[in-house]
Amino acid sequence: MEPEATASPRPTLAAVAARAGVSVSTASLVFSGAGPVAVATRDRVLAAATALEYGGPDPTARSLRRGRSGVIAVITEDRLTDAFRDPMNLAFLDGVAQAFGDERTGLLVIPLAAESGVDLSAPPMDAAILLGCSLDLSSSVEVLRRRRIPIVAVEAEPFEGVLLIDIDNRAASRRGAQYLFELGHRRVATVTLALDATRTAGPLTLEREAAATGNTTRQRLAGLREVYPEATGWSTSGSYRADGYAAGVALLDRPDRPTAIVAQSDLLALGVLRAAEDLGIGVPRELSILGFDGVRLDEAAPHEFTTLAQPAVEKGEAAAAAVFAALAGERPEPVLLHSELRVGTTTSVAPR
Amino acid sequence: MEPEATASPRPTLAAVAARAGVSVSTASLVFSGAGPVAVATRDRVLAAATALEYGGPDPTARSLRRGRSGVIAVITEDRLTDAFRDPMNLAFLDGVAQAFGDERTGLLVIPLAAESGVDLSAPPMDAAILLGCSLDLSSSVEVLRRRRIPIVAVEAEPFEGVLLIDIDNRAASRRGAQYLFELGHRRVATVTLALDATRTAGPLTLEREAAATGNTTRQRLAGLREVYPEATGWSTSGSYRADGYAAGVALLDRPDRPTAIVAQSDLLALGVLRAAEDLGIGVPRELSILGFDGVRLDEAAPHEFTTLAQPAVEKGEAAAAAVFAALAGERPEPVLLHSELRVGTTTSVAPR
DNA sequence: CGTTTCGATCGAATCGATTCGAGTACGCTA
DNA sequence: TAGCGTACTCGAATCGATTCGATCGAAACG
Repeated sequence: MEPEATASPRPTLAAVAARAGVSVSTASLVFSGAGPVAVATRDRVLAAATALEYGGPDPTARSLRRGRSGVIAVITEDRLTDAFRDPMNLAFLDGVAQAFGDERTGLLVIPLAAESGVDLSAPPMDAAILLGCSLDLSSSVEVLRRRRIPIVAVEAEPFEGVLLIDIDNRAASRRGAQYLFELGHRRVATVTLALDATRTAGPLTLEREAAATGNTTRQRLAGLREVYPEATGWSTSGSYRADGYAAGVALLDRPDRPTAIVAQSDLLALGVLRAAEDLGIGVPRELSILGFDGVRLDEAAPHEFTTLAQPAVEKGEAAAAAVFAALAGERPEPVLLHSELRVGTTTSVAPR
Repeated sequence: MEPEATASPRPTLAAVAARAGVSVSTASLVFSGAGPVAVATRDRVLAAATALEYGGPDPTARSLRRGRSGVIAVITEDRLTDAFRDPMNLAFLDGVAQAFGDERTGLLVIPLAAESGVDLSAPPMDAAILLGCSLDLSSSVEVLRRRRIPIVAVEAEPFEGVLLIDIDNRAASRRGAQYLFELGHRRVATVTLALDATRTAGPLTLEREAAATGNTTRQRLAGLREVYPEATGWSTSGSYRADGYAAGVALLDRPDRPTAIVAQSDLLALGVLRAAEDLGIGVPRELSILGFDGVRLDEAAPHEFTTLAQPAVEKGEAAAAAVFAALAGERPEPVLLHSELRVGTTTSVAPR
């Protein structure tokens, strides 16, 4: 049996140091780069490391000593498929990853699906970013807070001890509604994102609206209500084209149909557009559609949605920046980003 | 100044034990659940923990002692936006997450973009899953191997020390091509995924094809070649509708256009379909389109692609199962999953 | 030539838990 | 009453590094 064939447990820094004939502390200096080490010594240590196939200092041990794991958690409320099907969330994540840049930081993705039984006290993390979390902020946050790690929440309700990265959802929604109003629309309906964790689709009632827990959904609804207090609506189970389609049919296939529909996402707007097409309703001549988010959907071609474009990547960068600031011991300020009304081809003056 | 207002560093198990008047080992037993503890003692410890706002044992310290971090890394070659825009990858991830189930395991997502300078030796992980990685397997794998952790690769080339979770890409592709052949098609072109990390789009030449490093791309191409050695083609920069559209135009807008196109993904197929529509080419009467993956794209309606459906979620589950087996000390076997030819409405007999 | 300074190296403490073997007290059986 | 098992608790070693302060020799300075 060859010596190389024996099951080799991970060699330790001590083993490398011994083989190189130096102390553990010196060997450590070679790998961490802190402190002066003679070139000859460094080479000997590295040679020993190569010989032993040493893979570098154990990340866990290093983390313990340094008090940093190099991991930032992104906590979503949905299953990954749902969370990442939304282009906004993906763009956000890329913003985060991009802001990490050279920092040696990993992204721990934790889907906090209801009843999934994940334990936020177990995984290693230096900070947490809550993405699209609404319902049980309190319990999750409590666990994280006890861990004494910085918590950043995106588009969530204000919560003590949680740094907010927010978008002007309400104001943007109002601006969009205002735009429709100025175009002469008086009969307006809305297609909302999920109202709560149950994600029940159906007509919007006062009770359901009042009981809504989804923060983004509520904010956008509130902005609309400032202009159209009486607007009817339909809530969906998620930001998908098919949900938008179903909502569109429900709202449009009736005599007293609205002249404009405010969809809470561009994907929903796309579904509404298709529903209108199938029902033979001309867009934007007979029906104006306002989207949300500012995803560029080439599937909508030849249309381009009038939409409220939000800086999703910046949102991610802001979140990452806040995390780093907090880890550096600073007290970062909450961030409020702004959406922009981008006028496309799906809105026009109201039909008489 | 209130005592609560003082900056409170994370309390340790020792602090809790001291306050409860027990030894550290006993306190540890309370939290880890191993070993018998008197009810009265347990309550005292928990009370002390609550009083100090102790958030449970430090994950890093626990990891060091236990030799497990509870983190599985998923390493992708692209930026996250690109990697997760592919529905197959998302489904895969969900399969992984689902297989984790109750195991207290987190998913560390590492985008290994070229030149991104991520260091695979730094982040904590118990095992690694390589997803859609092709080019520098060797260097990445070397780093991971030195860490003595199990490595699982999905749809990659065989590599020593790497457990393969594979799909019968080549055979499936051949089957699809065979199907087209039986329908009478003789002039066939293909739209491929990215050939290599440069992701250059353009006509498929012998040189480019020979130099291709993308494993999935190559396998699917090879299967096609077994039936249509002379097929022309166009390589894209990624699995997007727009790329498929561009390829479609390039291949179809010419007198000697093919009677069938094999797209290496359903999204590419969708682009080709749109291109055909815009060029006034009837599908499937004048042009048959074969997709790949088996994503159900309702945007294709009223069409449903003839496609090679692959079990993406199962792929994720298989990868997770392999990881757990390896961590349990077993020697898991490589897995080969099978695609299924699903006949839709985009293929028919070749035009005369 | 004595003293200071700096570079290189090392020993030992430390990070915060887990775990094993040992010790104690108590109740039960013979 | 001696012997023994059980239930509970504790001390100490350990996981694999980092880092502070001390040491030592050699070069630089006055």
